[in-house]
Amino acid sequence: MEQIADRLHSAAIHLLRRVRKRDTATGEGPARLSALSVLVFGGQMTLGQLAAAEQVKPPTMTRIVTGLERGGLVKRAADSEDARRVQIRATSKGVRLMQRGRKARIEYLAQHLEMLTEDELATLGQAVEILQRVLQRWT
Amino acid sequence: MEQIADRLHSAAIHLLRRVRKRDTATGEGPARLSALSVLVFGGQMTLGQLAAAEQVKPPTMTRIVTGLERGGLVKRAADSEDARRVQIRATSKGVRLMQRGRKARIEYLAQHLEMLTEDELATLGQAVEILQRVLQRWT
DNA sequence: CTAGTTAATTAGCAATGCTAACGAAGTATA
DNA sequence: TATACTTCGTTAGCATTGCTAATTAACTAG
Repeated sequence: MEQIADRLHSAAIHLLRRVRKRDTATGEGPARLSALSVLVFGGQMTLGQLAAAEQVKPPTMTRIVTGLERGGLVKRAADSEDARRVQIRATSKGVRLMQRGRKARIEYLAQHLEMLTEDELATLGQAVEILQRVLQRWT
Repeated sequence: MEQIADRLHSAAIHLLRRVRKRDTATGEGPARLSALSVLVFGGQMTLGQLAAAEQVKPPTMTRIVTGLERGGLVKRAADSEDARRVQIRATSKGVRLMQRGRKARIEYLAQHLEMLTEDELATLGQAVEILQRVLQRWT
């Protein structure tokens, strides 16, 4: 169990380090791409909600959103019910960039999974589903 | 294949985000802990080798090593064969901190893997090994 | 109406990634 | 041997991304 936990951690670190390089080809950093992804799939939300979804503090999200807005990828809009809140939504340009980046990332990853046999790929697929369940229940 | 790649990426991101908080309890950042881990398990090596192992450019590794050295966790030493090289090795303090942090992280992770059945855990273990092979051959 | 709470921002620190430019050391070649 | 090239690590300087503390604006309770 401990060995699996340790290796899992190490593998996750190194996998992401490699993928990150492909991601930066979009011209945006990982935090911005991840936040943008949440907005595209989750729809419009307040800055605070976005910060919570990304497990990040509000000041950090303020800066991420500012960067995305400067690139024309998201828009800030006033909340009609509570003037303290700021609604954030992805622009169509943001949606397009996100989908493009996602496609490139997936292709890159998939390309390196091609060395695997059918059985190995199936095992990996099952493991990912198991992991998703673990993460879902994780507080 | 693409779906597995996509989910694998997402799972890796969310797994690390959760573990990161436990890790920072050691007082060192993730890049330093990861480099230290390589040194503890791989033994003494040059700065360039360490940078390559961590998939990072030499200037970045210079700064990581400087930070670790300031904390007394690693030592720089001259290379007897090539004076351009700098050998880096973990100090006993570094080894201790790394093992302590590792223990905490693994326990934290393992605690969340306890919800799995024996079969699921075995699948996860196989998948991690498969992933390690993929990463090893990844250019 | 005043006091407290909440949402977002600003300011400022630290860690991590990069490229460009440099010096020191090793290697190869005329 | 002397000159030119290459390699290794560092320095300098930039951008991103995490944090806490303090501020401003707006809402809420008493």
